[in-house]
Amino acid sequence: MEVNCLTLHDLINPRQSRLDFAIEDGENAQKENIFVDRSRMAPKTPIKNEPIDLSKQKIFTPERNPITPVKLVDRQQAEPWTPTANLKILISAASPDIRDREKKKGLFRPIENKDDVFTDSLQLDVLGDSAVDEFEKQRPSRKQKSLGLLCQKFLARYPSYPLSTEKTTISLDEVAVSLGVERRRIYDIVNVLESLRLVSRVAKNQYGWHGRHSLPRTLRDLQRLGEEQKYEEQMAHLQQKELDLMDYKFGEQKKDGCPDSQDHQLLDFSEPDYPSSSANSRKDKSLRIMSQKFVMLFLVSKTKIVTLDVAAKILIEESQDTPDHSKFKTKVRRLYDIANVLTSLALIKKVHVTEERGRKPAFKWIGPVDFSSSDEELVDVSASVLPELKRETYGHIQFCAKQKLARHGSFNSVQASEKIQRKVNSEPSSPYREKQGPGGYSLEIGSLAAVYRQKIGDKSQGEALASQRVMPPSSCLDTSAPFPGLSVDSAYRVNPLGHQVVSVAPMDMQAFSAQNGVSGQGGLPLASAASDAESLKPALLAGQPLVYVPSPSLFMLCGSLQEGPSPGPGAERDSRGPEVTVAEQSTPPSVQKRLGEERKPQEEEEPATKRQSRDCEDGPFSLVMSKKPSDSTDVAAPKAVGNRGSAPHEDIHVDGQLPAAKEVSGKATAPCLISSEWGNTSRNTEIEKPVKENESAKEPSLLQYLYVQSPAGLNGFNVLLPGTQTPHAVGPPSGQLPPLGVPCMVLPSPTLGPFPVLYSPTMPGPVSSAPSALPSTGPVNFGLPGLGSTAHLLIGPPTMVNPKSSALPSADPQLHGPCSLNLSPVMSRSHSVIQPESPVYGGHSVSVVKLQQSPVPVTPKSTRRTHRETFFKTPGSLGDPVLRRRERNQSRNTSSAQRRLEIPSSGAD
DNA sequence: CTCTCCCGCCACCCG
DNA sequence: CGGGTGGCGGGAGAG
Repeated sequence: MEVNCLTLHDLINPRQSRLDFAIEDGENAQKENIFVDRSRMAPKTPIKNEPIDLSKQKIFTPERNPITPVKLVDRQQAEPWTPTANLKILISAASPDIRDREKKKGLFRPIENKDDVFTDSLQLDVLGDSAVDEFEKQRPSRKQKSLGLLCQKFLARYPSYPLSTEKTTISLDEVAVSLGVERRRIYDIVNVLESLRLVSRVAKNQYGWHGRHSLPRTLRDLQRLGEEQKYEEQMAHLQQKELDLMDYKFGEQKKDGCPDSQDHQLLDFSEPDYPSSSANSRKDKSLRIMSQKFVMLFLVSKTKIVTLDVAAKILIEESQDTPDHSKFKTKVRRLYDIANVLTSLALIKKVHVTEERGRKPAFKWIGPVDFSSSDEELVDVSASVLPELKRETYGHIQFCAKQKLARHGSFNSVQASEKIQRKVNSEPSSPYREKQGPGGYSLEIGSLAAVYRQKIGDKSQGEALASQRVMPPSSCLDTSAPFPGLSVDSAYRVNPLGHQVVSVAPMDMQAFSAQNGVSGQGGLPLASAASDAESLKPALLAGQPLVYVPSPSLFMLCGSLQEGPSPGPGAERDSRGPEVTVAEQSTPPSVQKRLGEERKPQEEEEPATKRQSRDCEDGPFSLVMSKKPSDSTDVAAPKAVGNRGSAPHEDIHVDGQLPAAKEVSGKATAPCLISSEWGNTSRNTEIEKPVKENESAKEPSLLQYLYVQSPAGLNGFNVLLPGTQTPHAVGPPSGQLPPLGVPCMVLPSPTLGPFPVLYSPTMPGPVSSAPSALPSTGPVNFGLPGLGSTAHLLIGPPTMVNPKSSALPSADPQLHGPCSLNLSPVMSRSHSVIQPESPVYGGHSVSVVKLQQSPVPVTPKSTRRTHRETFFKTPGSLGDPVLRRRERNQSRNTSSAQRRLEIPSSGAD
């Protein structure tokens, strides 16, 4: 039957040779999630291109019809409109608001997009083939169906930090339906989440959502296990071997300590709340185990970069499988699956390590590194911690301040933002995933724990903040001084939003400027445009570089930055650059050496200073934070900082220092952070342009957010800084954003994970005005209290993608709109703002926001989970895929349509 | 070509 | 036995 159907389809739609039920496919829905514009997105549905599973098609039930509509276009007869379709239409009609938003924002709304798309598709159908064709053109790519995207959608449904009181139960069937995917895919996601204890199985088909509260603890545990297993050593060995030999030899590598059986070592997934079904039944959950092991590798890695081949080899060894190539391939596939989920969680980002053999796919840990504080929730920013931060290698800034930010950043928001950006960035064609250059993550600046800022030349602030200052590259400081005023604590944990601003010593600033200039920018004016007046202002002060210590989310950003350094000068940075950096970090000594060699030439060319900046990836700053993720105890102690675990992912720049990095085998590594591309060229022109383009209108004073775009070369790292608290600013997607031209650097500390630094070298004049107000005294909170105060950083896709700047620019524009939207309102709390996609975020952000302002920690509540869910559930998505098995069960899902209706309301608000 | 990784067959396992 | 799980790897999209 199916076959026949296919045939028919094909006939009907030549282009879709495969069948397109795609529309129906949940996957499409995923695609939808992607930022692609609706217009673009629309295609998804109809187009479908993918081979859809016949099975799915079979499955089609009325519920899925949503999809059908698309087909309708093609071959309506095949699937008559279903009530669902009609419903969708009605809904859409009913909720113009939503549409508008979407249109405006476009970006948000993953699932909804589907609907929209769907609707559109329907309309299109009506319209005619031409429309369809367009869709096809736009049709979502495979990437849109990616597990990572799906995972984001999944995560969007639940609050990152649910209230303890709230228990969220996840119905796999329901989720599968709502996300429009087969349940099998949900298993993949859930298994990974379970490995991190974000969820636990409650019963058949039922999982309990725990959120990220315990993530720090889990990570800490994993880190400990990893250490026990001596993964670090194993990795080092493997890396070297690889260098030597391509093929894998397993066996030898294992080291002493690590016996293969790591399975045992794995954490227990079960959770208190939900009695886990104890799942360990079966095979074990290899995916779960693999996931934990994979995470362990990052946690024990100094560089925080793990290449897939190394990870696969280690896993194979442990499993004692015969190291055949097929095994290896399979492991790698699984690792990708895991990596996609982890990426969605903002724990890792993709990077490439350049080795002799060539580039190797790898992932860099961008999640929290410091688990010293054992638990999740509280973030303690003890002053003591701060000292830890140290600069390392190249001159990078040292952070004196440290805090344990929360390990919990507002990931959701991050995720959401990521989605958004992706959407924005991603064009149908462009890969939105991590790879995509343009795509980026958006982070909430709010998460930043502290901001350091300094005016160039102006010491006053520096003095004030003396304790906390950023050191110039060469110098290292340890500031033990806690942020003045900062009481991060619990609030942070809950919401990373609380930001503190620290002024940077003038000297430092100068250094920066120098660097920047050196870096190639020709000199960036370091001025940062920030609106001082507002909470944010501080950060934005013009002329002052700002350093933020962000929360985990920031980390993510940072990570991304690192990754994708854009070419300084031009947009183009060769791909190599970034890679190199990574390589340095991650790669074994030998490799690093090579890298170093490679760079040498560059170095020669560039002045030392320049180099540094470059090294940093062009980032004006490089931060070095060393932190070790050692045991909790260690954590407490500030000192150890740099050593152990911390690896400067960003070492990249450091040419000379690379050697240190080598240490891979050894524990100590010199971490360097690099900023990415921003540094040089990017900053001005590139970055600004995009912004300007979109938001030429930006109002300096008014600007609430500083929007920094990554240079073309970058992966599209964009930073939004909320200059002002005004919520509205956030809200308006497009124009409002005051994407200042201000370039912001976000520096994550590899080791510290928690302390990414955000730096904005220069600010546009206008912008600056507003911001100026920062109280020099101390840390300032960026975020506004509830609103959009939170700044968002948009980071390009994790992967390095591109050298080509071109993409970025284009992306930017889109981003702006969406970003703005997402940023403020969504995140903040204003739920209303949030779109379907954002809903989740909204929840988080909300909490976060609160935190910022009020000392009281805000708990992220899932204020709206329910709603969210509804949001996400799109009827359309339902359709497809799922079904097979589920058909039976699934009747429940149908309700989604109604839910959708709700969505608008919520969103609208 | 390589890198990704979607997709879904089909084996486990549990009730 | 049926159904939930999820290992596994073919094969194709993307670069």
